[in-house]
Amino acid sequence: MELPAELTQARRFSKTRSAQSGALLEDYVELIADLLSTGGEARPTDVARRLGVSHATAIKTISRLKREGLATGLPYRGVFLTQDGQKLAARVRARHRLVVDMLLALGVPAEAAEADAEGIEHYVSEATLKAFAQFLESRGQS
Amino acid sequence: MELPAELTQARRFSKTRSAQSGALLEDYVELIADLLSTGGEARPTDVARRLGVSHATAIKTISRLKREGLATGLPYRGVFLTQDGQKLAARVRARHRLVVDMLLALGVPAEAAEADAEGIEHYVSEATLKAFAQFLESRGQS
DNA sequence: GTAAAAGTGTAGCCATGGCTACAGTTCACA
DNA sequence: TGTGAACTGTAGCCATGGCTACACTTTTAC
Repeated sequence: MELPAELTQARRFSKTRSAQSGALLEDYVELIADLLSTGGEARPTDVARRLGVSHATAIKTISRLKREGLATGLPYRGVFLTQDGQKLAARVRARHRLVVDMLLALGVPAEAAEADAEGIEHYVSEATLKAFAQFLESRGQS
Repeated sequence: MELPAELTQARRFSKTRSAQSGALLEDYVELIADLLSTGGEARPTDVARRLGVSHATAIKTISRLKREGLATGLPYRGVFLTQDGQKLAARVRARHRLVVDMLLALGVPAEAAEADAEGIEHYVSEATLKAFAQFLESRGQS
């Protein structure tokens, strides 16, 4: 019974590790969608300011988004999301909302709920999301 | 109202980012504590196998643990935890339990609860932990 | 219409956390 | 008791995600 437990634990950790790289892209896509919907445009510098990184870092990550088919845009002309990018943004936003609402429903103070959700959201599986949704619904807080 | 919101969001992201480096050390400390308490010793190879990384990676991270005063041990003689390491391990273990119990109480399947907790636990603030504990207590599942 | 400010992009550096390859040490058992 | 297997440790590579410095474009404001 030793080896199997060892393997499932290793697999869990590996999965958590790979979730980490996706987390960054998700944050960027979520933020770009937000900027586009509120201000109509998303400039690298805005992204950088909102994420608290240098503009160079933001630009580098945005090119990665473009490489991976999530964003588009011409030089000096702002960033936009592709279809895939928009779909991802919608999913990420819904998940974020759900996590925040869940924490609030449990009595977590608003500020902590927002902050914690930022980290938590990237590691929540479909099964857990569903459980969250059911819990909120049973409370009439959906 | 634009700049302040921008800053608090940036601060949130920065905080989440710095939590990330701590997460790895926490995983190592938690696992080493587990190995020590069940098998009496913690060897780098065991740690590597359980985490699903190469032994070289495990050894490198364990030296970092030693540098940061969380672990000790002589070459070829296994790894042990310092007082600080043990305190951290206890805290991490309690937090892990709480997160898993919380997910289970919400109806998340056991396997998903364990897997998600692995990622979530590192981003849960004290305020949220308290809310979790209160919720479990109110359900009599603590 | 041009000069200064603001924004964009590139280059090159650093630390972290993976890896493989190789060398050295310990231990079990024949 | 000596040797091969298993374990430990070191070196050096890679990718990611930060950063600063510098060059270039666009916008703004006179």
